Amino acid sequence: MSLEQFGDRWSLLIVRDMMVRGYRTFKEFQGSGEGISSNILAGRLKTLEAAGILMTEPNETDARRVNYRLTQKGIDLAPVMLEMLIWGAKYEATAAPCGLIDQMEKGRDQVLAETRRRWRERDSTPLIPRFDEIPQDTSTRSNERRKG
Amino acid sequence: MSLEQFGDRWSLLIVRDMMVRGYRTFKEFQGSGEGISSNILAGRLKTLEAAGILMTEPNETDARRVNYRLTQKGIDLAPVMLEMLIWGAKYEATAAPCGLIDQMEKGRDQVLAETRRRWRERDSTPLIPRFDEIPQDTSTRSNERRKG
DNA sequence: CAGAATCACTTGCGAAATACAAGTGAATAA
DNA sequence: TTATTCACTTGTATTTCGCAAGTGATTCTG
Repeated sequence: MSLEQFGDRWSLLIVRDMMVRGYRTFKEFQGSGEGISSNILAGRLKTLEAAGILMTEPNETDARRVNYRLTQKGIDLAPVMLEMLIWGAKYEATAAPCGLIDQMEKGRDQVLAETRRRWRERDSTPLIPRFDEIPQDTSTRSNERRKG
Repeated sequence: MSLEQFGDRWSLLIVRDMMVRGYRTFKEFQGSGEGISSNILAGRLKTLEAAGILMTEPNETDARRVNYRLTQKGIDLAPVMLEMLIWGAKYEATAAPCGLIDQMEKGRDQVLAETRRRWRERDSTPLIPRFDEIPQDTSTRSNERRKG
């Protein structure tokens, strides 16, 4: 069943990075900071492709590159990811920036619509730039609570 | 971050079984049909407890038994689980029974409220009895679609 | 009350998955 | 034309996993 699909350390992370950070190439995943080794990454990308969650397409301007892209099945994981990000922001120390998480909880459907729009239009500007602590507009942050 | 917490084959499954199938004891997890070995199960339960997602309490009537119970942090994973079940029902062959999934998509908040109510009141009657195909009221089933 | 069964684990060990380092071949940049 | 980039492979050591069996405490059975 669906949970078994993601029963490894990297698959969910890859999907998340594609969805909210706009990653498309092998190299971007590698440099993602979480430190996945290249052989494992290659394997996971293959598995996820076989599962119909992502697909590859050649890069038009550079023949060395391969562009990875979520399928419909893949982008349909957006609600799952969103809820995970919200949960993570509530309970884990270094999660996504606070302002955006607040926005997610309030305007769930709107954030989802925006995520889907980006996917449709191949807009790969990240929804969330980084997941570590980010200095931003401090007036709107409300993430100092821990353990709900 | 939060995704790393669930970067293994069993943790999410354990949380799901506690949440929607009402499992509480070691033995129930073992007999769950998915076939987790007892040493791995013991390890995962310990890890999840250390992460504050579940807790143990002694069984009042039988001193051999230990009751596992989700914490607030654990039950807050309900929205994630719900979205996963919905996604799984849409794309995977043998997911939860169809009628309930339909209900989930339509009455998301209501299903969540019921899940939380059960947790609060220690009502461990399963929300979803089994995850394999279940013969039920065929007039309401709408799960013949695949790939959205 | 003695022996069998149940429960929640633990231990040992072979098999599989994983991480790390290095390398490969094609394409592009300098 | 040489160096570099990119998307991977290939080896190998380490870690994790799965299976079978065992342990100690508790409870059921005759």
